Amino acid sequence: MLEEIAPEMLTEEGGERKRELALRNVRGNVVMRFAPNPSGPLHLGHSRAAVLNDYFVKKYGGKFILRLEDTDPKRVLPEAYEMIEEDLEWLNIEVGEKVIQSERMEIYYHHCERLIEMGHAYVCQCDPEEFRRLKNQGIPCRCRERSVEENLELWERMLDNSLEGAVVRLKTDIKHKNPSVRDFPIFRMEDTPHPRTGDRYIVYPLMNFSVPVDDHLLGITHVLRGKDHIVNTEKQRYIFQYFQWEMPEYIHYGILKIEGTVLSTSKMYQGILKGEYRGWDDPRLGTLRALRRRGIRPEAIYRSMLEIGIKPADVKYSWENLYAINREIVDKDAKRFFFVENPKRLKVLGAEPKTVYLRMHPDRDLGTRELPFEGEVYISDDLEVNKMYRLMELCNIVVEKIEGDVVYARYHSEDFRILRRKRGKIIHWVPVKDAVKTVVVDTEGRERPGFAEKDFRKVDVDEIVQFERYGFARVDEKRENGELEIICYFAHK
RNA sequence: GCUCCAGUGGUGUAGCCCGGCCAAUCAUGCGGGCCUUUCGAGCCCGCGACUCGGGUUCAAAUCCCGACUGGAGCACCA
Repeated sequence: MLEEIAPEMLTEEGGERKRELALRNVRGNVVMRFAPNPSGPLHLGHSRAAVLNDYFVKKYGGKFILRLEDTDPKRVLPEAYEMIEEDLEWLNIEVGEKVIQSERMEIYYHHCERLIEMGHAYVCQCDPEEFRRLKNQGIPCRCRERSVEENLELWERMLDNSLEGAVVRLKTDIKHKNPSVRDFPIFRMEDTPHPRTGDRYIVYPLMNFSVPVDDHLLGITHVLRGKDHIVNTEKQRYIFQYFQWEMPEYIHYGILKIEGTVLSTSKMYQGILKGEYRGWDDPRLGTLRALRRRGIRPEAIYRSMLEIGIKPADVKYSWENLYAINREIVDKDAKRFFFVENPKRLKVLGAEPKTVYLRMHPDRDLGTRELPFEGEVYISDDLEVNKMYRLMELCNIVVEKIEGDVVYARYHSEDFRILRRKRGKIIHWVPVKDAVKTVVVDTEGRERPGFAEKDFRKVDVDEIVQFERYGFARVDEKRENGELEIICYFAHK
């Protein structure tokens, strides 16, 4: 692995040490491909390959090819083609060329014929179980002995659909130490209609055939793939050898896991079908659209993936790392608002009405907001009787009594230093009058209802805000049916 | 079970190929302090790691062997 990449180079730039990911064997421009199976939208796991490909293409100059690998009609979700392109665009990845494998069937057929003609492939009609039994003992099946002419004839019959359950196998090494490499299949018959080509084809290439053929034909120079493909690379090497093609650099990175999150398209899809998740952008999922909805910026994902890099060891990534990067990106533009969850009413006795004006951002000029105080506010903290608190930016109060969901307090003083001396807590608050009904959907998909201050109604959908002392959230929807209700998705603290 | 890959603080990452400059980098996290009327940002201080055991060597995180641990693959999926 390490001979294929130079994952780290220390360069002196402006006196600063700078780490840089690098590829080996770069001669001029690079051509790289991102090759997902269109069975769903992109998730964090995909973003690693996508980002790294994009990074190297931009670093060295070259082309990013999006190749949709849809040669298994059973594993194609029609909407996924478009979702994948949207996701890449959101990540700010420029697709230089798009290739859809189901449109290239004739190319695969042609190359298969050539292999048969060269005597490197044969049609096998053995029962799969029977073949496996022989293969595991390193014994070739009878089909392997067939002549080129016979094989070509049987191949034609496969294409005509007048043969049942036949496959084309590549002649490799029937005693190869890895049994799965021994005469592995390269074409199979499948009568499930394809979402794009319908029933036009019945014979489909397997990835270990279509991948090397396309990698060569598209002029790919470097391939980044998960290490679950190591054996496939070994298999595909035979194809390159038989055609006498130069092999691109194949680089295998470790498996990415992120704590507590399923990164499996099929599992997510099952959960959606079962109604467990509300869709591909359910906040519990690791899809890019779920993260987008929660206010995770694409730059944060990009930087995360670059930080993780391409080392062959597995990675158990922590959300905290991603959140920290996102917080840094989002903080400077996030307007501040007060939001109280599980609201309680607080009646302040003896206080004069007063309007306070607060900044939308503590360090930058993003405008001001006003909170008119008239004696009654919502709060979310559990207060204790006889203790002093400060309504942030307003005044100090002392709690007198608590009756159910209503707290009664008395005005104490103005100066926050008094509060400091008494070691009281500062709490945030929302005037009851004109409070905006707000729901924050947390990362577990739970709805947390509450109220936000009145100026929150001015936010735009898609804005990322910070609810002070609560966390960052993205404004998802403004519902207006009689009363305004704003739905937000929680990002992180 | 077999084949292959990998193991640096809680997490990610640098260093490993070309042994000494590594009593190990940076970030995040955590603890404390300053600042701030946010549990955000900023600043300061601190905590915390070379899986283990052998070997080679004057010298090993770096090379070799073994163990252990983790992962991947062992499909007519990608």
